[in-house]
Amino acid sequence: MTDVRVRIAPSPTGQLHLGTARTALFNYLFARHNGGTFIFRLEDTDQARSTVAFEQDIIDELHWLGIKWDEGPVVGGEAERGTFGPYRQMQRLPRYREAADRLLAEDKAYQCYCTPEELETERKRQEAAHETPRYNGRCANLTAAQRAAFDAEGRKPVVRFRIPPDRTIVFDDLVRGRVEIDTSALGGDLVIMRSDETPLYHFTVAVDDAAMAITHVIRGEDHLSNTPKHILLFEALGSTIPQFGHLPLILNPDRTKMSKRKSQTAVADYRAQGFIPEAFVNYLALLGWSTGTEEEVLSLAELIERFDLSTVNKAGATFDRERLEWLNGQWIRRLAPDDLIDRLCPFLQTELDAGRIDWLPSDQELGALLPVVQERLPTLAAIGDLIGFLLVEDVAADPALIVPKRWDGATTAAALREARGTIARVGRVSWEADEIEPPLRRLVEDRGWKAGDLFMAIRVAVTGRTATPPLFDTMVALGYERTLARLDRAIETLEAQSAPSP
RNA sequence: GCCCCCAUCGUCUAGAGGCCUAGGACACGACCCUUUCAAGGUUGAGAUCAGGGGUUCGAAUCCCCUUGGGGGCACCA
Repeated sequence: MTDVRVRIAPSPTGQLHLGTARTALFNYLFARHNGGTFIFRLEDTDQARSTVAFEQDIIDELHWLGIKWDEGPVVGGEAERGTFGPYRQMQRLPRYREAADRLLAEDKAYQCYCTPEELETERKRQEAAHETPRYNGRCANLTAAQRAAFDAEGRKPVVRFRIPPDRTIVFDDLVRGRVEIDTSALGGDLVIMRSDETPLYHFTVAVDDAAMAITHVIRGEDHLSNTPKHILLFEALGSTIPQFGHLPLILNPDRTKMSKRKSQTAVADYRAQGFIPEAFVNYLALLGWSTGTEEEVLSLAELIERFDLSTVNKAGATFDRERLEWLNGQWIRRLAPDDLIDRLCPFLQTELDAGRIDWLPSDQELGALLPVVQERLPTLAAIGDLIGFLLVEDVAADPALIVPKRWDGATTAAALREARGTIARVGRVSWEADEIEPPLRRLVEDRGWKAGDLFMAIRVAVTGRTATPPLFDTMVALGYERTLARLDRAIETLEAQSAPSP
């Protein structure tokens, strides 16, 4: 095989989309597995919808995913890499113009003066007549005089590429096998240059893939039907036709192509919600592909090692957030403590900014908590819920939650008072989980209580919630004074409530 | 409407003619562990392999048809 050259060519008309990320990943895995080159090209010819903010988002999120390109444009301080540049289509305009002129000169393309209104009218007529919408070829054979007349009218022509009327285009798709499409299904001659002289997608993609010596075009299945247009263009340009591989689409729960309308599609949103790139990449790789073994938790390096385009599935795959969360938990549990602390910090900051906590823990405090916290985090963003009660001045425990089912308010208050005494006797100096637990268990035994009842009452009194990390570790983290203070407050509340009204 | 692609548990998938009375994972149920919640372990339920025809000694696997789903048909990408 000649040196593999693949690319991801997003257009900055929106945030990095899940589907684009998956396509980027598969291209990247394919390139790395085969020792090839992975190219990043920005398709920014849709000036009306492209923005620098979107461009930055795409770059940031690709970086976040760990997908690094070998060749690519100047972006945010990074110099251009590669010798096939520029890698930004708006900087390649002269090349498209030159290619279009060549096709024009060879009569493989022609100038079309039909106005958008005329085309629209024709399209409507065809629809009404239940005909396949296609360009009718009205300008296909204009004489020089006719063209001059249109020019004199001030009409600005587009350039149309001649699609041969009755040819069958055949190609061997790397994931789908042999595909045949008749040129009559292509909608007639194809506009390749707008009247404002900017090029259109199908044209730029062929010109650039040829110029950048792309060997394998790996993209979403939504481009399958467009592939004959590209093949025809490669031929007309006298370029080598790359191999194609069309990936199955990622689907909404209703099995339509995943869209912003129906699903969360921005990679940035998943990042903000506390997914980590290890899990995200792992999940994306498993949408439409598997190793063929029962291995599922795989690092980027392992994915590269095992990736095989020929075993990619053909059918679309529904995005399943629950499975992503499970994988995220798997990967969070595998993180080294210091690493996890670093990743948690921004999420704690978010909690602080939102006013859900009153201060940030030190790295040391957070580190001490990690053993009981790490396996309880489905996402990094769950940290606030998990330990927030440690980072606020006070918690207001709901008396209804403090009182166990078997007890009433007065009993609970009395039990907590005894427990408070026992805990206080442990003392600040020997304030460790295994110093607190035994005396409390003895108390439970002496009084004939259920350990669960007392512990739950203490838990709610001290944290304000029923689901927390292990109780004794929690009290240690809270500290001696705050634990006692919260117990006192809960006891007061309960007593005030169960006292007979005056 | 026309063209193309696809079809195994709810979901992601294994399966390249006999290893399949279809395996794994997520989610779900039960149990174990256990101070709650998780995590972990065990286990259960869950797919007549869309339907129908072939081919074959034998089909989830090959062929055809039907049905269903998706995608594409722009001076968007």
